[in-house]
Amino acid sequence: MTVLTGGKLKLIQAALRLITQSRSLSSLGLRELAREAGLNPNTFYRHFRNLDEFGLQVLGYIAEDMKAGVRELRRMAESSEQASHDTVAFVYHYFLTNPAATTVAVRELHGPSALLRKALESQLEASAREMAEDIIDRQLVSAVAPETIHEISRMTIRYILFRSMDYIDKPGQREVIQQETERFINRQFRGAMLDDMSEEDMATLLRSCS
Amino acid sequence: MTVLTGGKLKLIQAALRLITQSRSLSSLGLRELAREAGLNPNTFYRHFRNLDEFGLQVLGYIAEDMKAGVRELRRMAESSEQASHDTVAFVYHYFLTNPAATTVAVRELHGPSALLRKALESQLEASAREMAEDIIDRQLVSAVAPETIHEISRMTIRYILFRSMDYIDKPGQREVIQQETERFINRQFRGAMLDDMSEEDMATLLRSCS
DNA sequence: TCGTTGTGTATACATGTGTATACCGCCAAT
DNA sequence: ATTGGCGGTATACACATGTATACACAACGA
Repeated sequence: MTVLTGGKLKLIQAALRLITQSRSLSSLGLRELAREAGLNPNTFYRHFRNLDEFGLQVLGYIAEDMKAGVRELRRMAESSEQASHDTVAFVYHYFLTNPAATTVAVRELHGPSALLRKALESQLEASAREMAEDIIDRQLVSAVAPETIHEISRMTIRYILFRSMDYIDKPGQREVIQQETERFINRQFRGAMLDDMSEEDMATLLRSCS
Repeated sequence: MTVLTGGKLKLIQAALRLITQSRSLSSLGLRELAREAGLNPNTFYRHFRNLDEFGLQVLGYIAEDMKAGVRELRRMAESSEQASHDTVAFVYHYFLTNPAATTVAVRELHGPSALLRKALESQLEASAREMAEDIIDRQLVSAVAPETIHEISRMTIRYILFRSMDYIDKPGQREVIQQETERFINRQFRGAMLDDMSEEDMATLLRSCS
């Protein structure tokens, strides 16, 4: 009956398929996986010790994809305003073409498994650091302290990740989500430029502007 | 064997207990619930048609709690700066004392059940609207357009909700999380005040500030 | 007083689950 | 040419799950 090989890959892809059809990684069953992959239940044990290990490997598989995406992303952005626009567009486009990976990331980031949560968090942390360093290196917002840039990067990464769920399954709102995201980022950085202003300073500033 | 009554409540509370011990609402089993509640599995059917209906009722139960919290919250805040500080402190404190409700909200907001997602989203939307109208009524940030205030409120509600998970189970970071949240809000609103400024305006503004 | 209704229980069944043991063919290295 | 491991399968077992049917008892209105 042996037709093709690569059972391990088949199982992982089966998981991604099931997850997009609204399931959660940690709730997948061994037999369910095998069924979806068209394999015998016990084949699972040839590749993974148990379901926890499987979850981690799926996460690893996804992390590879994401890292590739982030690396591509680094080859963009010129002016500050344009940078945020193009970057946001690119990121959402990426999420759109990797719905399974996106879904599992969002689900498990706050999911029941502490192991997966931790793994995902450090993955996000790494992405945020990369983003922040990129911004600093290119001096896109030189008026903001590096530590602050890191902080905002962390917030932004999370914000985009969550919004990407809506972006994926609400096609009618994609335009709006993208614009909101851009506003989010711009406000965050511009607000940060005024971090050490007092209330009164703000008031006088506003008066002078209008 | 009949000792006490209130089986329905017992089941719901059992669910909340299980969820805090790192499970997800949609992954709870009927027998598991009954076991935790100290009841016979079939008692479940006396109160709920199936697990989906159960999930919705749990959500309703939680929503009551949350609404009460929000209403209390409306009785606070004077000056803009103080308002954000006290409000943030209050909200996190609330989440801390209702960890089960918080956890289920975060988990299911991006969880596998479309039904629960929708229910939670409209719940959050309502809270965000309330927050925005409060800000507008009290003229806390009169320099920002109402529509923008609504937008920022939505973002903030979500931001706080997600951070509350870390707030709950990382006691050492509570101080930091609270401060970051305040910065988030302030930057968002202050950034919004500069929404219609061009890049060049920003540059000249910064020069005049320093 | 009887019947009804609401709440909880006991038993039972089909199905699904994780896992153990054993078997089989393929490929590569000795 | 034989051997051994690797990837895949088949069968089996103990247990958990959702659900159906039937029973028990208490409260209550007629």
